[in-house]
Amino acid sequence: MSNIKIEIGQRIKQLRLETGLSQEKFALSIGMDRTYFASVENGKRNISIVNLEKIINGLNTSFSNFFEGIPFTQ
Amino acid sequence: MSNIKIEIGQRIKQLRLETGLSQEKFALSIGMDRTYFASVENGKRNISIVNLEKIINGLNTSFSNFFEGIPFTQ
DNA sequence: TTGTGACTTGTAGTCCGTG
DNA sequence: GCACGGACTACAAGTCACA
Repeated sequence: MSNIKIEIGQRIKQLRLETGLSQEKFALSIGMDRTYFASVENGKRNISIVNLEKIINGLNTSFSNFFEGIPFTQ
Repeated sequence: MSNIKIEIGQRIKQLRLETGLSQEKFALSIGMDRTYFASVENGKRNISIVNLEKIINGLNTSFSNFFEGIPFTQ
């Protein structure tokens, strides 16, 4: 049984790695706390839609594309 | 300039109307408070991903399809 | 049937550190 | 560079009376 928080965290990590940025540098670039961002990436947090939007924008992608990359959410 | 909370609320309403259910009946069917659901539909709440998942599941759709219906998020 | 203001409680989110 | 913890503050979750 899948967990949306973990799925989202993994997808974020996947896309962040593609940018070549560290958690810290990426978090800083979107004005987010590095420890909070790390806990989201590790599936520990129930993120709000406004903050998820911030991350998705920072990853230069769209909500559609972001979720298309998560098999479970199809 | 778009507002993700409002866009999401409108998309939820659009899909809920297709089910033919009232706010109250739909909210009840997914175990959510009627007034809370109403405030989400009206774009007043910064909903978390777990609650959004509950709604999306109740609407018998997927995250991908849900966001594909929001032009702004493409 | 739906919208909203007001409220309490739990947790999201911040900031300081550590190995 | 990352995972994790303690101690905070801000805000989402959840509920209600009333319109």
